[in-house]
Amino acid sequence: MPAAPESEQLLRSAHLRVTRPRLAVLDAVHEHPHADTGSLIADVRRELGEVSHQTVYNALRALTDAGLLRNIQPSGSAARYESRVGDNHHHVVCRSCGAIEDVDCAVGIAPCLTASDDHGYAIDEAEVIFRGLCPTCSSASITDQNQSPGRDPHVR
Amino acid sequence: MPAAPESEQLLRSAHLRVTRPRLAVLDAVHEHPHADTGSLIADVRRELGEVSHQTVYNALRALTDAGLLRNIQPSGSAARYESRVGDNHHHVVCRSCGAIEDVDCAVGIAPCLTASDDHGYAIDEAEVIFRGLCPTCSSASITDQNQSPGRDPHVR
DNA sequence: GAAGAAGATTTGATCGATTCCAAAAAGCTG
DNA sequence: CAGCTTTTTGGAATCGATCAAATCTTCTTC
Repeated sequence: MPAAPESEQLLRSAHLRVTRPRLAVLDAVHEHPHADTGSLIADVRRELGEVSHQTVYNALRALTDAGLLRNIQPSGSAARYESRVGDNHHHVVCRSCGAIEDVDCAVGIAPCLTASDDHGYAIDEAEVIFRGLCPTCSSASITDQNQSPGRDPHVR
Repeated sequence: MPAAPESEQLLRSAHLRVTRPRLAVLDAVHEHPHADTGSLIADVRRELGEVSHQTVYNALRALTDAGLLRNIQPSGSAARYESRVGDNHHHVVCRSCGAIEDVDCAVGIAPCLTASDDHGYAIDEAEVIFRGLCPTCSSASITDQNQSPGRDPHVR
């Protein structure tokens, strides 16, 4: 009697062995999209008790390679993962707190994938990252005049 | 009698003190666009003799903050820098060897900067990264059938 | 449902990129 | 050229991620 039949099925259909750490990692990413590796490790341990960080790294790698997760690496942050895969969506990243939100492609799928000059590259993916201030940081920087701007504040 | 009057002028107009390391860093990035920090350190040392890595990091930070350089961070690679700034261009990155080329925005400036749903963010920049295989790696992977795919080969 | 082989997890070391720090040196202003 | 500020040095420390060997699980097969 498996706790999360769906996750288990996902693993099996990807020809991956079903293990407790992998199930926990999969669930953690589903529950906290865009979470970084550190907090995912914490989530998994909260769920299962002590689990080595190596195991979480291994699981993230395996799940990503299998196409079950997607890896994103905003500048200046540890690797982050999300479970929305294969749907051509992009991200907004807050310059101040590092928060991330999903954004659907502005102009449909095709235009985003077309480079003006591909330099002979066989391009198979286009990633778009929007940067700016999230609502919270935005209002904070108006209110709080004497804060130091931009140098990663309340990131966790 | 300055060696590179232009670079010196650039620094002065950005209200930065003119030092030999900074001039060398500026020149190195101009000569090798998209170079990573490691090779820039090597370039600077080739030019000036021993220079601490910290100095190069400081210079890159200062020049980037001043808007004289732009920082890009492809996943899985050290930070890279380029001197084309303020002209809204993007990049193609080779999945295999990590090579980077500039790409002008496919659909003009405005569409690229427009997110379908901005989630309340005050967006000020949109970055596009195209991924695929460069001509060299592309033909190599056709010829060389038994190569292991994707796990960063001849990166340096 | 037990045994064996392939694959996962643990443990602990190691690495590469980057940052922190205090002291010494160099650039700029008057 | 004197003095103040900013940079550079050199070394240690941090952080995220990877490597490697030994041990333990899962899946397969009988």
